[in-house]
Amino acid sequence: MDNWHTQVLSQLAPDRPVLIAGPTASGKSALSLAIAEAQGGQIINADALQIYSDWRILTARPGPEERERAEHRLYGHVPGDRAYSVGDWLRDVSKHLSLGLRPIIVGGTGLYFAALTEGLADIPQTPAEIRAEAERRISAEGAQGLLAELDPATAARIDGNNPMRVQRAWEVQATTGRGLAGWHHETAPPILPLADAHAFVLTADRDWLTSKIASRFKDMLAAGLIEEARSNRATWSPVRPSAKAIGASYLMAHLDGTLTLEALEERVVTLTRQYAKRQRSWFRNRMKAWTWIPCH
RNA sequence: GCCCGGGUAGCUCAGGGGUAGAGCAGUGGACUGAAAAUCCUCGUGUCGGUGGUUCGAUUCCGCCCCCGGGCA
Repeated sequence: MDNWHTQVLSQLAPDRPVLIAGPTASGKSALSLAIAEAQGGQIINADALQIYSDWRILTARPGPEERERAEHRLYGHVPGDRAYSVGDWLRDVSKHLSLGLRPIIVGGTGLYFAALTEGLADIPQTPAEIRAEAERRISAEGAQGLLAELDPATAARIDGNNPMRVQRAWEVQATTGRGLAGWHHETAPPILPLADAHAFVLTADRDWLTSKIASRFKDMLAAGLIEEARSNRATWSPVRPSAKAIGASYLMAHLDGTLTLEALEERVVTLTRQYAKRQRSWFRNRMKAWTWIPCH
């Protein structure tokens, strides 16, 4: 066990929920295992891609050895072709919270933690027809047309340059007849208020993390990443929800022979680094009240 | 040795007599149901070196150096 693990452990009340956020490759999983083994509890995933059943190696999901050392929840429990959202995750988490086993919630998806500790508006799901219409209109006229139809409060709240945001806001309005801003205004209290948990953000020196990311990719290759890609090839589609896993599309290009292994590696490491930067940006902005600890 | 093409931002390159600009990389930021997603911001670098022409050269000319390719 790393030395800093022991320091974290010594601060913990054994029955109190633990939240662990941190950039990719910062060693969150190892810490959660150390806590579970020392004090018990169930490890619950808060990563938007580790929930999918395919791409186990690529998403750095805990393997059989880790899963034997502690209870793991919400890892690989969703088929790769099924859409899954924060709302789905929150509902899944709440089931496990009610079980009573001390939760150790770990992951890199800031939005999930925000929903958990700050609440999520209870908005009905968008029907497929409405989503299809939104997509059709965006490809025909761009997002500007949809933006113009939003209520002023919502239009002021969202980023009009961001087609995804505009589409989401429009879809909510179209399906519920009510603006997204209104819904957000009535957000219910959180399932797990921050004050009720130990909340940690792992921080890493940038260069340290970069080399960690690079060496982890090598480990993935050694663990059979190419084989994993090969077995996912038959069901592969870029629009499949799990296809968002960083590197998945490049792995397919490599199998197609249009990308060398070297280029694949460079691409994946770069994309992962960029992802870590976005994570840092979220954490700095949204997790100011959390406890920040260096992970090395 | 000769001929041709290059040497411009970390990388790939565009430009062109009034000291320069894109893509990528990098940085900072936003983000309440696609979030490993999506979106926004930020570009001074001896324009290879050195002489010359010019009011003014990175841009034109000479010489030198380096990298490709070709011919010997």
